[in-house]
Amino acid sequence: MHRSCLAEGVPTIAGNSSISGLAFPDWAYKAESSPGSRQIQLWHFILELLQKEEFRHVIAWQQGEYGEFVIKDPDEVARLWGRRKCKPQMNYDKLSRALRYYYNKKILHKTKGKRFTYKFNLSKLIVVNCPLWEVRAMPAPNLFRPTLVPMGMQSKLLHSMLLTPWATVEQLAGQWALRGPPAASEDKKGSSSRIYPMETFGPPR
DNA sequence: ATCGGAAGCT
DNA sequence: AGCTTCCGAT
Repeated sequence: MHRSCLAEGVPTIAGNSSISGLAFPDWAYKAESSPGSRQIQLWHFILELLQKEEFRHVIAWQQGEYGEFVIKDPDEVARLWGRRKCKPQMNYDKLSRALRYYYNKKILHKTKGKRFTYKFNLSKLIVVNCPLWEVRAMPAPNLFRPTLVPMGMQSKLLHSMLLTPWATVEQLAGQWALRGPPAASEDKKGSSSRIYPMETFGPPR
């Protein structure tokens, strides 16, 4: 019931897409404890900005290192974040504290020595936050092959999200091939999350 | 600028 | 849980 705070100039970009710029798909917003009141996560927002050319003067991918980005205008990024979260008093000091909490979560880390430069942790990000193309209500007596996964928009969104500098299909696949897919918790909540979408990115072989 | 503890908020 | 706010230390 409490959708927009600064309803004036802010055309509710959150939620589902429909805008050319595309917001994030459902899986990007962790359901968390309260289903229904899903809020935008900071790293989603960062990704959102990074993917739009109109913000390239504010925040942009760093060429060379995959997943590395530079905040060119910290004040502006903070302002935008504050607007999205309805926190007018947001500033880079506070925003960066939130980013620092990502260090332990392995979502981000700092690129030491480079000012305002951070780097996403690909493996954690991809595996933990997207690939729950959960097989809801699926008896699955036999192992289903990860090859199919009949999704349309989701893979497309994910792909466009990952299209930017970093992470090619080969790199992801390579990482997972070497280390193996990160341990799937067998009997956690009874949900099986050992489907990994790597096949969905590359051309079907 | 960057870090991380501590307390507070939802 | 995921920040937001504040702040002393490096």
